Amino acid sequence: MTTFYHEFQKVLLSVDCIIFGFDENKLKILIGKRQMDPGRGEWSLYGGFVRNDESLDAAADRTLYELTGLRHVFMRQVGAFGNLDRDPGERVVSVAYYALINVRDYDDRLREEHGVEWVDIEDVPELYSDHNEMVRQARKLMQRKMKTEPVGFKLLPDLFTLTQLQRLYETVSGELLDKRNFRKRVKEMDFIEKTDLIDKVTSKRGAALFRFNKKAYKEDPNFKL
Amino acid sequence: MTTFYHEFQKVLLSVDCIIFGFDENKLKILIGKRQMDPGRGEWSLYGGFVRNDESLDAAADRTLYELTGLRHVFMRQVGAFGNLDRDPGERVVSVAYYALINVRDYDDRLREEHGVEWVDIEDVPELYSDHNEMVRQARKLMQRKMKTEPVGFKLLPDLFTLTQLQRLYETVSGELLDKRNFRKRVKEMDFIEKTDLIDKVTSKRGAALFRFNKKAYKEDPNFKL
DNA sequence: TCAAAAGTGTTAGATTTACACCCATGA
DNA sequence: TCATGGGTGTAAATCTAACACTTTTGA
Repeated sequence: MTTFYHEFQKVLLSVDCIIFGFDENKLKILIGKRQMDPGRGEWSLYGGFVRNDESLDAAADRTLYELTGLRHVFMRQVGAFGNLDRDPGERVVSVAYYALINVRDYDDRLREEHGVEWVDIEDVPELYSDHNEMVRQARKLMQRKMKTEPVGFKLLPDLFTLTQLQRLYETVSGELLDKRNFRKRVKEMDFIEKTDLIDKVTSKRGAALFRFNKKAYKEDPNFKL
Repeated sequence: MTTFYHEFQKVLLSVDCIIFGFDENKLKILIGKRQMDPGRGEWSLYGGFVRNDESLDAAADRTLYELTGLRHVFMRQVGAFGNLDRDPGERVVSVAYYALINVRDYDDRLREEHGVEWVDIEDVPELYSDHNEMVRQARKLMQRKMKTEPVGFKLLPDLFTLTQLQRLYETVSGELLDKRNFRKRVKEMDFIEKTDLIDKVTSKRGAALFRFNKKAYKEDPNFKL
């Protein structure tokens, strides 16, 4: 292969994943103690280096798969982080991605094997390098995305109650929502379908279970929550 | 310096700039014919390689400075572009940045020396590699930013008329605005100050010139257009 | 029987949109 | 004198936000 840019310097490229989950009415992310130098033992996002035979998106997918065993997960790029001093080892530029998963899809045994934990986004400790900044930006992007596109369902089981959905939106946006107004808006979105199944776990009376109909959404994408 | 990550592959990193200007009621960007192989002669964004002694942001600033001689320009990262086939030469990952400048600040002679031209965003030709996609994303981010933060002024002279401002917002958003409603909203933003200067160039009657007061904005940042 | 969550409509207030005419001036 | 762009207020319509009680059932 011809080399065109031989006079220019190359850098190490990594990806770091901000993996969001929703559990116990809390928005959480996965972090673990760093298992390599430099920074061994510090809290950190899960990441990996980009190979020369994969795109950035593919590197992010692979990294997430290594950690969770999950494929076809909703992921979006947060951005590239390239301050000179960001890695105490040598220069590494990192591209952050956020992912939305249903915590139930991530096997707890596998999680423990990788030494990562779900921590409340409100209680994230000081992280390695610039990872706190990555989390901040990821959270902001994710908040904005959730307002305008129906991606919140990726954080919930396939079947969910309206109260679960409301709690999710309240937690992510950080403000309490009016139950009646919330349900009114849900009712206007035909792609949030009521099933005839009843959830009897979280309430005595039982609550109707709903599901997100992706196909119906594509036909009439008028999301607003 | 200790090398920690010796076993991992490095990649070439570049930055590409989407430089927006507003002139003749058109939103424009700077593009030029590529002057190096591969892709010599194709229309392209202006870019450069990231050095090992500068951050990504610094590389973007430097690249913009090389082209325009301007410093302290409003720039924001668009994102990292890392498809395997994006550069026909060898693998290059590029981080795109968009910038907002006042076209009058860019000396036309200097512009010609660099062989770049202002082209209407609506008439951008096919560009080298994935540059059209970068432009698309940059435009979207810039549109969103302009709705919620007072960055549009960076595309205008220090003194501007309300009609100029309205045309700018119409062009960027792609929809016509009602003159009275527009002015009503401007009036509510105290940081858009009326001066006692009159522009007699664009109208016979003369139009009041306004300026953006950054300090006043910081004290009461209630921007909405 | 009572605690706990599910479910359901209406109204006031705020925001947004639509709309038309007179003014000043240079050509 | 007339063509051009500058400048101004009101009212209808839409959207948003506030609000309280009844139902079901497991413990």
